[in-house]
Amino acid sequence: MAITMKEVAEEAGVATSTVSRTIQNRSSISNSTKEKVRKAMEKLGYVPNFSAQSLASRQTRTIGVILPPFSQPEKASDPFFLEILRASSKVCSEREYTVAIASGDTTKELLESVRLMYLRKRIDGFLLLYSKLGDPVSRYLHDHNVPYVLIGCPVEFENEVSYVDNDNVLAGKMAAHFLIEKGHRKIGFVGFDQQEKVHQDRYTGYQVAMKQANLPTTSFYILEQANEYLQFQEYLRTEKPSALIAVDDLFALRLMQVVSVSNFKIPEDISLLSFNNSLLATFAHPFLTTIDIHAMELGRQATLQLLTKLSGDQEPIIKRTIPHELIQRETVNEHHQTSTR
Amino acid sequence: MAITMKEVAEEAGVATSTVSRTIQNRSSISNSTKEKVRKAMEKLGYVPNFSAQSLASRQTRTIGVILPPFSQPEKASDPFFLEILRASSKVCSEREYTVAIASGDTTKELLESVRLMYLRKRIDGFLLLYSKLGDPVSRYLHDHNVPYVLIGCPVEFENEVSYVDNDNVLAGKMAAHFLIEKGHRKIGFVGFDQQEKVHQDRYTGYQVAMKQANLPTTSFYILEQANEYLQFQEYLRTEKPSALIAVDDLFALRLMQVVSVSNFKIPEDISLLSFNNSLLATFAHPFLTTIDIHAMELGRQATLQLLTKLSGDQEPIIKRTIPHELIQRETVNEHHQTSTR
DNA sequence: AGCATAAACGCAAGCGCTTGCACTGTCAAT
DNA sequence: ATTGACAGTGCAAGCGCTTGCGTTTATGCT
Repeated sequence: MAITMKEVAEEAGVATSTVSRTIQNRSSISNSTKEKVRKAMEKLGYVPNFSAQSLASRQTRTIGVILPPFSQPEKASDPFFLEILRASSKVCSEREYTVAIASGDTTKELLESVRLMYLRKRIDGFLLLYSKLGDPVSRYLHDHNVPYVLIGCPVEFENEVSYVDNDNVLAGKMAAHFLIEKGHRKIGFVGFDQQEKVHQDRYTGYQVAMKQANLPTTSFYILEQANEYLQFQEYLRTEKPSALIAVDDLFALRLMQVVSVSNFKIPEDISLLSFNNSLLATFAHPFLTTIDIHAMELGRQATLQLLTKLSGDQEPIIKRTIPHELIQRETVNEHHQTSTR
Repeated sequence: MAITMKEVAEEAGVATSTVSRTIQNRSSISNSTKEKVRKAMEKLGYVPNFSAQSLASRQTRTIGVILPPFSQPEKASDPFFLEILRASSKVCSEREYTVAIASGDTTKELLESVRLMYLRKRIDGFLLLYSKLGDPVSRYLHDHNVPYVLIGCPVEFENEVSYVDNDNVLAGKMAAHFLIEKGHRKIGFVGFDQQEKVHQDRYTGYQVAMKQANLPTTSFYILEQANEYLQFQEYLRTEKPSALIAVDDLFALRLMQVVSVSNFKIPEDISLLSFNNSLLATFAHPFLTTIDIHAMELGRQATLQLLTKLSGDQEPIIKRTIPHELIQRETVNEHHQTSTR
């Protein structure tokens, strides 16, 4: 069997309580004793037993990361989630925490899984990676006062949730601004899900910027089915936008293909700007110019926030905004006006 | 405080041991008593405390999923991992297990994280999602007899590891076969990492099939840097292959773009076949014809295998092969020969 | 020298569950 | 009726750690 605290205590000639307090580095143990105990631990190769610790201390040092229900598979393919997961996991292991994952095919399954994890005391708190109106999971967390922080923008209980997010409106604005500065006038915004807050926000920002620049055409397209593709191609042909803003990188990849098929070249004919700077951005050809939302940082901050929340000493609600940053690569060109102005 | 077993026992008028055995559904408890106990649990809303269970039973009912170290970021963007994670998580929650994630930026960090999880008895066993020659993590697992199963093809301790994988050689063969049947003669294979076992295997299969069909040109290209792109475009122009096999979907997306830029149309000029059928496949335009490797099933089977291994009663080593399946979508056309035959 | 005070540590009672073993009652076989 | 065999429960000793409180020893003050 593995080494226990008792054996360490004997080896060091102290009581188990002293060993325990040494591990927790309490000030009530003198440095000399701590040293003695640490030597003994070292010598015996002692590693504290996690279950025993949680049982006695009533905390699990484990957080649950809640992935969006699989019913929206497009989301599931987004590298975004893995990045968050990794960032969170990193912060956790630095602080001797563990991350467990909560996922489910349906909202119902997910809720059940979250509920059980919490009730069985497997988990101290959650990181919620999505936010949807009327979502029973966030409702549960909220109603039962489960500690959690949201990554993304809350659509319910806005004033009672801790969250970290980007300023997507600002990002959308920045995107449009950038293209306008580059000389573009006909700029289209392309997304695929009007329900999504992120899409809405980025679109709003885009609108604002266009309006400020007093730019005539504002366009908004959604692609999902075949006929929407055709409409979009039609738009490309008739309106001849010189630049496109795609709502995220993954979607931009698709868009690039559609544009190519319509015999336009990126960036020569059409510039393309997207969001996220996911790992896919340099996987595209040409490389995507994109607005980095610092997913890692989102994950990091959210996790930190959750951990301090769990440690007790903290103000109830914190809202944090992670800055974004434009990464210039290959898909945006200067546009030299022909007709306008 | 939460309800404990003791209270349930009182409510049901039995001893706590009886409650415990009821939960475990042991045959030594009569059905009538079980019923009584279950009613009491129901009434009080009892949920067993996980830490206490693990402490007493010496098992955590938690498995760790080991993600590849982040030093290979291309891998990290592959939706493959999330799919596995979800599949595993699903199996786990059905069996009241939990999945924790182990990841790290470097191999060293990863190893440390895995080691601690195991030593602190936070975890019963692992699912390893990558396999690399000389990898210290798999060496650790192996040397310390940690229960684990690998998803993918082992490159070390081949005969001492349980794993589940596809038959990638066969899949490669199938890919080539399919294209040959469709009338293609000039078929190129395109991958991006010769070190990867998966790439090698699929390539081998492709070679075999081509050789069998007595087909002249066998081509193999790698793209990573700009000049390799150019070489590839050169290849397209001079050799004019009628079909391409891409080593996976993500890579196929990139390829599609390169092909478009070279003014070839998919599938009219060049057919494209890839592997994985990841969620990206229908995110491409046109939709990818691809060989489904049933990632979910890989995750499922691997997890099941791990769980039975953990439950004790089982033969030491199991190797399982998950079948693949060709999914026809839009990127492969019939090829009508012009010169040959 | 005498006493309050604080610093450093040990005692022991849990935390909520599992499980080997002992115990009771029932019933068929002798 | 006596015994043996079992099915069905309860007892109580842990599992390995934390922590409130009590005890000891060193320190400061008058």
